[in-house]
Amino acid sequence: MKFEAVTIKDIAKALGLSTSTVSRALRDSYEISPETKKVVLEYAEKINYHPNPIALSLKERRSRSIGVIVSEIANSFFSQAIDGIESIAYKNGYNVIISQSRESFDRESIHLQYLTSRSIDGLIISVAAETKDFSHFKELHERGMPLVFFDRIINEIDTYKVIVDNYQGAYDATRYLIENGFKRIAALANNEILSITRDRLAGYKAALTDHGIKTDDSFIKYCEHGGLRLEEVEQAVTELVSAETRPDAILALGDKLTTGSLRILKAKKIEVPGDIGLIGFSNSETSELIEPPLSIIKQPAFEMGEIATDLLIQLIESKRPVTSFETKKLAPQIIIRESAKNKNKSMLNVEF
Amino acid sequence: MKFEAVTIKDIAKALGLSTSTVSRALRDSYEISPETKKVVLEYAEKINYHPNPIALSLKERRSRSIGVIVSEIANSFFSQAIDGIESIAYKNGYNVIISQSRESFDRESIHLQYLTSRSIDGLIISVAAETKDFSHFKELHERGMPLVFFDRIINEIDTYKVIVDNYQGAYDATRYLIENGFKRIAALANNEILSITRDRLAGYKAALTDHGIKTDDSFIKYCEHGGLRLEEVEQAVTELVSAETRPDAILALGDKLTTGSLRILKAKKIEVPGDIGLIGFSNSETSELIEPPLSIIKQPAFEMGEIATDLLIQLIESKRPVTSFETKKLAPQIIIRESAKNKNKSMLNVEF
DNA sequence: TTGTATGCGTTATCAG
DNA sequence: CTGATAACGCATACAA
Repeated sequence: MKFEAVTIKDIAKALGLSTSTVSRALRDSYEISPETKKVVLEYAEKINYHPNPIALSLKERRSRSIGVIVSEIANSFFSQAIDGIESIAYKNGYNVIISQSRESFDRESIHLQYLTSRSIDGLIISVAAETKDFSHFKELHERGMPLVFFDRIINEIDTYKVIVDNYQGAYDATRYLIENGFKRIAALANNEILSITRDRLAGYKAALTDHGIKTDDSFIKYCEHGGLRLEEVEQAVTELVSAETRPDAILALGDKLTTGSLRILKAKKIEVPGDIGLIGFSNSETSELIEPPLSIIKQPAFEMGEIATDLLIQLIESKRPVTSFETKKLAPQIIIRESAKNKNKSMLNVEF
Repeated sequence: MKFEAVTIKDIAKALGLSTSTVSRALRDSYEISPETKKVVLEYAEKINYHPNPIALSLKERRSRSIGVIVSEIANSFFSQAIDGIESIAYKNGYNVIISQSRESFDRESIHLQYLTSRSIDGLIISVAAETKDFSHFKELHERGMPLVFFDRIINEIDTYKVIVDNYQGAYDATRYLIENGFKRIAALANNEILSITRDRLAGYKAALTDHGIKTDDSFIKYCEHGGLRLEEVEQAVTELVSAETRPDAILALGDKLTTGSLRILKAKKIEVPGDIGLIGFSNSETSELIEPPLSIIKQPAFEMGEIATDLLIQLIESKRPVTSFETKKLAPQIIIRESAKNKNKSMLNVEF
């Protein structure tokens, strides 16, 4: 048996009414007699009628769906963000359609094209690491598609953006390392084009400079694919630890980079923080449980998702004037944990 | 400016053709002259024409979307599964619409109702912890909606199911504890109704029995909401450790239960595995990095997602006879790690 | 108060 | 080879 659904026509036929009467009765229109309404409503209930959302979409030229493109769902930061997105979407009667770019420009473009060929009302996106050409986003934006960027944003496009204060997060993390006696601090970053890379590196450099430490470009390593491939991280970490002047600490500027370098260091039997200090961005559920106490920069991913969705829906339903786009900048949470050497395992949450 | 898309009509008007001609030219129909085709195709390309998927859905009575309902996206097991789902869906030209039940029966029902009122072609689902009444699934199934269960399945419904060998996983984990000298092994489980709970507890009990240990029902604690709320886990763990005959090890039969009890034990300053042994299901990205080495039962979530989607799409496109539904049972990966006490931190992956 | 006709974008059927 | 028209399910302007 095929999945056959009951339509307004079936009700009309069964009740000897016209489709328009049924339609109006169902929508509780004032111009329908109470009796007719009652009959229709009861029958509809009985045969379990539900309007066809696709027909509605076609008619109303809206799908009540929002698209989401992230690099990878199975990344705690993104899955937490999607959690927030789905929450708000659900409250507002929207569906969420998920796509993964896997950091690839091509996949991103394809998804973008498909989603926006009218099956979604708006789009929430975190740009892929490989993406260096933003023209497809620009064009989409110019064609009037409601768009909200989060995490990895494109500054040149004038719409809402939701990020954490990446500069400050990296600054504070670097300062923390310096204050704990580390001096030769290396940075592991994503693709240079990404907004998050630029902001985080700026914070890192500023902290070094403010503490009288010269920045050394050989201490900055980039991972083109955002650490999606462990080999990338392995190569970067290997280069760092086998350099003539080896860094005494690493600042990992991305989730995958943090867990990646932790894995690599472990494999190389390099102790953290005994042999090398490590602090990094991470939203993994269990990263706080990792010993030796790993200090981490955690993003309020869920809230970012919520805010982005809220803004997007306002944009879609044009509740807001489209003149004053802001960039919502949230505070990252820096979770500093005493090193194992101190035997003090208490956790100290420093929020600013 | 509103997001106005170009339709087949626009092309027809611009080129002085009929919509049907344009439609056929675009679909490369044999009955259209090469010249007309060329003109249409070029113009379509030029003005960036893309067919409206919603109109197509209405016409073809299919949306090329599959629905997914899980308890929580921000749970590594599910996000990894969704990763797999999205991969296969993408390859087959399907969209993925995500919903979260948050372990609630009501939310699950609402999502189910909405999704299946014809905006999806099929559904992949992991049942909510609170769900004890399966009639809505049964009805849906009877109405012919292609359905694939994964992880938390409903045995009474005859369709494809994708799970790991939960019995064996729990059996092996329990045996591992026994072989390491633990004798009073408690189990922390989800809702008793869930298939995974029943299978895992059966494996746990069988292992105890096979090793001459009597099962003790006071050693089995249930968390109605699947550990979604930490208080639940806290209460269960507290009851266990403050009992007269305290267990010397805990087997956590769910992701949230594993990380939850780890957190609680840490907060209570109960050392693992010094004071109490712990092994549990976990798919968290970083759970392998947790010290003291946490032994875990890991599910091949990504593959489960892939397989479920593959089966669902076959079902949707009726490539398979609907007579021989199987339950795909994959092997969980038991990751045994030597305890910190042994100072041997090498990892030993035991697959069966 | 109810019914008829039209359109949303597309494809299929039937004429020409 | 091409065009006109109906249909998918629904809402609505217009008639009655």
